[in-house]
Amino acid sequence: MIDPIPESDEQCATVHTAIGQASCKRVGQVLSRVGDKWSILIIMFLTDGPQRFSQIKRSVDGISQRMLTLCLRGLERDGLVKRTVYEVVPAHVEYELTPLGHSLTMPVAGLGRWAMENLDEIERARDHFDNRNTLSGKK
Amino acid sequence: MIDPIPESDEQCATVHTAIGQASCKRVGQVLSRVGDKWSILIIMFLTDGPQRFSQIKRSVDGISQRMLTLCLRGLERDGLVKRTVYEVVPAHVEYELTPLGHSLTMPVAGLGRWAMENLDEIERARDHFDNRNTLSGKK
DNA sequence: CTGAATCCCCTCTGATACTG
DNA sequence: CAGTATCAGAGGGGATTCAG
Repeated sequence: MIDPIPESDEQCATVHTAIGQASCKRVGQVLSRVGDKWSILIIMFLTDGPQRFSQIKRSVDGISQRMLTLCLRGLERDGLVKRTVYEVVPAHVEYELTPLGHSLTMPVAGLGRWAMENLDEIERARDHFDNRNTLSGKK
Repeated sequence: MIDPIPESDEQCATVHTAIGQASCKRVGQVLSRVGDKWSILIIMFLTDGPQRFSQIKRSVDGISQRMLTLCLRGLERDGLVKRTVYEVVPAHVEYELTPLGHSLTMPVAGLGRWAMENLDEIERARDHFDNRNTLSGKK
């Protein structure tokens, strides 16, 4: 998962705001990781400390073991999570955030705060938008 | 696009870190919006001020008019973008960020900064991970 | 307990063509 | 110029099954 996105950065040159400059396609890669259905949830749970596979599975309600495996692999690949295998009879694997992974929780928390603060307004906007459309006769 | 995610918030109770509390499923909705392939790019370009449909299309390299329409609709629905139609012969439509939309650029910029600062480390981690796997004989 | 492998559905996304 | 409609391909993601 999380494919290459091997595109040019030409459009960076067309943007002239500070944050625009800082964005472009590269940031898209990070946002894909952060924006996917489970990664953030997993990272959040791992801030509590190392967790076993099944613990995470139980914590993140609704995730399938397939997706959990895939997400953890992706996170591990990006160096955000460290995987430790204990060679014992009933397999035992622990996952924990790397320093890089921990550093990500800061900006993400900022986004989380924004989300919490503005969720109501967003939902009101959605209701308003949806009502307007259904009333205007769209099937 | 951007579906309901009508799930319970039970798991919130199982988390005990501050940022963990603030997250959970709700934040997932925002992250889905932020994390999708084009929304952020569009928002970034709109920080420069109101833009016409075709301007955005030209700026965001590679986006299809279909996706642009869909994304703008989604952003409008969430109250992040305002759509203004000028009733003239060659249709003229402008899009601009709402105050809510502008406020989102702050936390997003934080994430963008993190991405820029850590992209090298992430790519190194990926190379390392990929090499390790190909060498260990995986087909 | 972990997690790889398969099957399958369904959404996202792009290409193309068509209206106002 | 702005937007919709349709079709087809790619990929995300769940359920289930098998293996170490």
